[in-house]
Amino acid sequence: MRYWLFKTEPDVFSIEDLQREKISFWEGVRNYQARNYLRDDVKEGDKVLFYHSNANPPCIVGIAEIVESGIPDPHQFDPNSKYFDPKAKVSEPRWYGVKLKLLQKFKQQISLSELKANVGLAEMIVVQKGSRLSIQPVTKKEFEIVVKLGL
DNA sequence: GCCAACGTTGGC
DNA sequence: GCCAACGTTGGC
Repeated sequence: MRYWLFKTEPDVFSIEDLQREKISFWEGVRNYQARNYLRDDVKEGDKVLFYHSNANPPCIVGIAEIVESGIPDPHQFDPNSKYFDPKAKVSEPRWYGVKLKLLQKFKQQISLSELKANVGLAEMIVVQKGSRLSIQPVTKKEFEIVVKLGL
Protein backbone atom coordinates (compact mmCIF):
# COMPACT_ATOMS: atom_id res chain seq x y z
CA MET A 1 0.00 0.00 0.00
CA ARG A 2 1.26 3.45 -0.91
CA TYR A 3 0.63 6.96 0.34
CA TRP A 4 -0.08 10.10 -1.69
CA LEU A 5 -0.89 13.76 -1.47
CA PHE A 6 -3.59 15.07 -3.83
CA LYS A 7 -3.92 18.80 -4.40
CA THR A 8 -7.19 20.47 -5.17
CA GLU A 9 -8.50 23.99 -5.16
CA PRO A 10 -11.39 23.99 -2.68
CA ASP A 11 -13.34 26.41 -4.91
CA VAL A 12 -13.35 23.68 -7.54
CA PHE A 13 -13.52 20.53 -5.43
CA SER A 14 -13.21 20.52 -1.64
CA ILE A 15 -13.17 17.87 1.07
CA GLU A 16 -16.75 18.87 1.84
CA ASP A 17 -17.66 17.93 -1.75
CA LEU A 18 -16.03 14.53 -1.24
CA GLN A 19 -17.91 14.10 2.03
CA ARG A 20 -21.21 14.85 0.29
CA GLU A 21 -20.59 12.71 -2.78
CA LYS A 22 -19.30 9.70 -0.75
CA ILE A 23 -17.31 8.44 -3.74
CA SER A 24 -15.80 10.92 -6.18
CA PHE A 25 -13.88 10.66 -9.42
CA TRP A 26 -10.60 12.56 -9.38
CA GLU A 27 -10.76 14.19 -12.78
CA GLY A 28 -8.94 16.76 -14.84
CA VAL A 29 -5.29 15.96 -14.18
CA ARG A 30 -3.46 17.22 -17.28
CA ASN A 31 0.15 16.95 -16.26
CA TYR A 32 2.18 13.99 -17.47
CA GLN A 33 4.07 13.26 -14.28
CA ALA A 34 0.87 13.31 -12.24
CA ARG A 35 -0.83 11.27 -14.99
CA ASN A 36 1.84 8.60 -14.77
CA TYR A 37 1.24 8.22 -11.05
CA LEU A 38 -2.53 8.01 -11.57
CA ARG A 39 -2.24 5.53 -14.41
CA ASP A 40 0.51 3.27 -13.08
CA ASP A 41 1.05 3.61 -9.36
CA VAL A 42 -2.05 4.77 -7.49
CA LYS A 43 -3.92 1.61 -6.48
CA GLU A 44 -7.07 0.58 -4.69
CA GLY A 45 -6.51 0.78 -0.92
CA ASP A 46 -3.83 3.50 -1.12
CA LYS A 47 -4.22 6.37 1.32
CA VAL A 48 -4.34 10.01 0.31
CA LEU A 49 -3.61 13.26 2.12
CA PHE A 50 -6.22 15.72 0.90
CA TYR A 51 -4.62 19.13 0.27
CA HIS A 52 -6.40 22.42 -0.36
CA SER A 53 -4.27 24.61 -2.62
CA ASN A 54 -5.00 28.25 -3.39
CA ALA A 55 -6.71 28.35 -0.02
CA ASN A 56 -6.07 30.70 2.85
CA PRO A 57 -4.03 29.19 4.31
CA PRO A 58 -3.16 26.28 2.00
CA CYS A 59 -3.51 23.14 4.15
CA ILE A 60 -4.04 19.40 4.48
CA VAL A 61 -7.63 18.87 5.56
CA GLY A 62 -8.13 15.12 5.79
CA ILE A 63 -7.46 11.64 4.47
CA ALA A 64 -9.10 9.62 1.71
CA GLU A 65 -8.77 6.12 0.31
CA ILE A 66 -8.60 4.96 -3.30
CA VAL A 67 -11.53 2.70 -4.18
CA GLU A 68 -10.88 2.26 -7.91
CA SER A 69 -7.75 3.03 -9.92
CA GLY A 70 -6.53 3.48 -13.48
CA ILE A 71 -9.74 4.84 -15.00
CA PRO A 72 -9.48 6.79 -18.29
CA ASP A 73 -10.79 10.33 -17.66
CA PRO A 74 -13.98 10.54 -19.78
CA HIS A 75 -13.72 14.32 -20.06
CA GLN A 76 -10.81 14.04 -22.47
CA PHE A 77 -13.28 12.75 -25.10
CA ASP A 78 -15.98 15.37 -24.47
CA PRO A 79 -15.69 18.39 -26.80
CA ASN A 80 -17.86 20.41 -24.43
CA SER A 81 -15.62 19.81 -21.45
CA LYS A 82 -12.83 22.17 -20.46
CA TYR A 83 -10.75 19.03 -20.02
CA PHE A 84 -11.29 18.00 -23.65
CA ASP A 85 -8.14 16.82 -25.43
CA PRO A 86 -8.54 16.57 -29.23
CA LYS A 87 -5.49 14.32 -29.44
CA ALA A 88 -6.83 11.71 -27.03
CA LYS A 89 -8.30 8.53 -28.55
CA VAL A 90 -10.74 6.16 -26.86
CA SER A 91 -8.52 3.26 -27.95
CA GLU A 92 -5.51 5.06 -26.53
CA PRO A 93 -6.53 7.27 -23.61
CA ARG A 94 -4.07 9.96 -22.64
CA TRP A 95 -5.46 11.03 -19.25
CA TYR A 96 -6.47 8.97 -16.24
CA GLY A 97 -8.25 9.40 -12.93
CA VAL A 98 -9.17 7.39 -9.84
CA LYS A 99 -12.15 7.06 -7.57
CA LEU A 100 -11.77 7.82 -3.89
CA LYS A 101 -13.77 8.06 -0.69
CA LEU A 102 -13.33 10.14 2.43
CA LEU A 103 -11.82 8.37 5.41
CA GLN A 104 -11.62 11.26 7.82
CA LYS A 105 -11.78 14.98 7.86
CA PHE A 106 -9.08 16.28 10.20
CA LYS A 107 -10.08 17.94 13.45
CA GLN A 108 -7.00 20.09 13.02
CA GLN A 109 -6.26 21.18 9.50
CA ILE A 110 -2.53 21.45 8.96
CA SER A 111 -1.31 24.53 7.15
CA LEU A 112 1.61 24.57 4.74
CA SER A 113 3.60 26.69 7.19
CA GLU A 114 3.10 24.03 9.88
CA LEU A 115 4.27 21.35 7.46
CA LYS A 116 7.35 23.44 6.69
CA ALA A 117 8.04 23.92 10.40
CA ASN A 118 8.01 20.17 11.11
CA VAL A 119 11.52 18.66 11.08
CA GLY A 120 10.20 15.22 10.15
CA LEU A 121 8.57 16.58 7.00
CA ALA A 122 11.56 18.42 5.54
CA GLU A 123 11.76 15.98 2.59
CA MET A 124 8.08 16.15 1.76
CA ILE A 125 7.52 17.26 -1.84
CA VAL A 126 4.77 19.73 -1.02
CA VAL A 127 7.08 21.80 1.21
CA GLN A 128 9.75 22.07 -1.50
CA LYS A 129 9.98 25.41 -3.22
CA GLY A 130 8.30 25.53 -6.59
CA SER A 131 6.63 22.14 -6.31
CA ARG A 132 3.57 22.30 -8.53
CA LEU A 133 2.96 18.58 -8.89
CA SER A 134 -0.67 17.84 -8.06
CA ILE A 135 -0.26 14.11 -7.33
CA GLN A 136 2.67 13.47 -5.01
CA PRO A 137 4.04 10.32 -3.39
CA VAL A 138 4.32 10.54 0.40
CA THR A 139 6.33 8.22 2.64
CA LYS A 140 4.69 6.13 5.37
CA LYS A 141 6.58 8.11 7.99
CA GLU A 142 5.42 11.44 6.57
CA PHE A 143 1.86 10.19 6.33
CA GLU A 144 1.90 9.08 9.96
CA ILE A 145 3.32 12.38 11.20
CA VAL A 146 0.64 14.33 9.34
CA VAL A 147 -2.20 12.11 10.54
CA LYS A 148 -0.98 12.43 14.12
CA LEU A 149 -1.08 16.22 13.80
CA GLY A 150 -4.49 16.22 12.17
CA LEU A 151 -6.61 13.87 14.22
C1' DG B 1 -2.85 40.89 -8.15
C1' DC B 2 2.06 39.74 -8.42
C1' DC B 3 5.41 36.83 -9.92
C1' DA B 4 8.70 32.75 -9.51
C1' DA B 5 8.94 28.32 -11.07
C1' DC B 6 7.83 25.22 -14.09
C1' DG B 7 5.67 22.73 -18.19
C1' DT B 8 4.30 22.91 -23.02
C1' DT B 9 4.35 24.42 -27.75
C1' DG B 10 6.09 25.28 -32.09
C1' DG B 11 9.32 27.61 -35.34
C1' DC B 12 13.61 26.80 -37.04
C1' DG C 1 16.89 18.98 -30.76
C1' DC C 2 17.17 23.82 -29.25
C1' DC C 3 15.03 27.45 -27.10
C1' DA C 4 11.98 31.59 -27.01
C1' DA C 5 7.39 32.49 -26.16
C1' DC C 6 3.58 31.44 -23.83
C1' DG C 7 0.49 29.33 -20.36
C1' DT C 8 -0.32 27.55 -15.70
C1' DT C 9 0.25 26.77 -10.83
C1' DG C 10 -0.04 28.35 -6.49
C1' DG C 11 2.12 30.78 -2.46
C1' DC C 12 2.25 35.20 -0.82
